[in-house]
Amino acid sequence: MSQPDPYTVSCNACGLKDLCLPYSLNTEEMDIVDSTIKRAKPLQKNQMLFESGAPFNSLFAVRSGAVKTYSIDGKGNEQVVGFYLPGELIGLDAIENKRYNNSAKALETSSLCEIPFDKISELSRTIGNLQTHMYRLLSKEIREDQELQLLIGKKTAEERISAFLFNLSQRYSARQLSATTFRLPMVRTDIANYLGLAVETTSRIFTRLQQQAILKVDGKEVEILDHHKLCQMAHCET
Amino acid sequence: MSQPDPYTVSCNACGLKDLCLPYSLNTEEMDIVDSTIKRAKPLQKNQMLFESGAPFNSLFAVRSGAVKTYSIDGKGNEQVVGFYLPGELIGLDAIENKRYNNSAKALETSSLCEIPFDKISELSRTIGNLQTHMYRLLSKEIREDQELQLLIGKKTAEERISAFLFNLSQRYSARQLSATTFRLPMVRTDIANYLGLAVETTSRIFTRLQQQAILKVDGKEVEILDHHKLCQMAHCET
DNA sequence: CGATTTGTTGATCTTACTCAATAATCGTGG
DNA sequence: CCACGATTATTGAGTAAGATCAACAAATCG
Repeated sequence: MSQPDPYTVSCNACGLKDLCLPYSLNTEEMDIVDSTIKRAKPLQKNQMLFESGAPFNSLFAVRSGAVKTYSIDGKGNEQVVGFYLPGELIGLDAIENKRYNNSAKALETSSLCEIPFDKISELSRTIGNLQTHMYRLLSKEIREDQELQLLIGKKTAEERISAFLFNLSQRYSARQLSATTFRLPMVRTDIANYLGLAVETTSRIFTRLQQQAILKVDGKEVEILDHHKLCQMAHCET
Repeated sequence: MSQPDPYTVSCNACGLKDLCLPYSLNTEEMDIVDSTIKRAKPLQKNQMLFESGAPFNSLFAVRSGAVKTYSIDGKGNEQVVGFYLPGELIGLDAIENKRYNNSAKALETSSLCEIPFDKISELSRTIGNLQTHMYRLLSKEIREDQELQLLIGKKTAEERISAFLFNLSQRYSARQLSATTFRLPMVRTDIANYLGLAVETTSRIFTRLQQQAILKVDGKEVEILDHHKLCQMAHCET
């Protein structure tokens, strides 16, 4: 027993394990943090979690379901900024502003934990590991956002879709869910929007990836038939 | 005297003021932090600050000059990730990994402050304001990265260049430099790369913006003739 | 001063967008 | 459960924005 798997460490309250990264909080520390987290807040499909511009008080951890964040541009167009799956943390971009910069909406029935930022901030003064933990979470988000920048700025439509699916697969698998078979929680429009593509392009590429026997797609159900080829398509380094 | 201007607060050591955001550290706290910051490290043009994959120990604040960060993709292409001007902080994406994810290179003769992350992290346990400060800096980076994602994913070449120049203008002006006349520290190729465009497109748009009397460009010297129009071009909300 | 890098402009080509039509799926109420 | 309308997905045809290729000009550097 060297390092415990951070995702299988049990926890008393909702979503705490969701905040874990390797080498993180110990059980005692988790208990303390646990007590500050407000329990699961269930959201129906299409219900708002918060609206852009609203005062920021809490981060939210997804326990189940899925959430998208988006903003509305000058011309009234929706711009999808991110998708959040179980175990992921929403609202890290709002700490500086003290306002949410985007709106957040449930893509399906979802349950969430509300984590009052003041309290986490306060606690992280005494629990050094928690502070380290928060720094890492924020840093990770920055790294991932930068990776997405490159994806959107430099890659073809095919590479973007492939990388997107590959990324989803990894995120599900990190939470002990199937890496090969899953249900897309978002509609095609959202995927296209997120990746800077037209819906039609997205649809065509789904079709093409199926023809190449890389995927099997049935509506929102996706099965990755050839992980290796998908990865090649995405030109990911792994 | 309500709130002191965070950028004009004097400080003993290099670059500390560069880390400031509104409502930040007081003088005493700054002195403490100051003492942990390693003094200016001068870099010649094209000198590396760090290489991608190197162990992360320090953040760097730009005191003067300019730095770009970039990675090299599978095909050996450079991918520009960010530009850092005086007062900006490099390396926030490396905290989680404990390795730099990108390489950083001076675009011109630059001086930097090295800020050992361990020490800042340690100090931020006792100086609550410093912790808050760090959270904000990280959060701000996330917000800005997300804005860039939208810029690159959803906007035309013209909008991207306009927004880029507008953004540079704002960053210079925030540091008491001219918002209308400045020298681009990076070559066209870097701008194009950063914005997900071809150099030729970038060049053509610089020309177009000049024809429309929005800019005056002479090599790297830029003069913004019509801030308002530039902003319209960028379709920025302000 | 010549060599190399960087910047500009033109012509052509390609990827992905737009528009349009149709099909499938979802959601709601009977 | 089915029928209905509304939303979402797919496919095709034509177009446009921006990439690529190529040539040359200007700036930078040793």
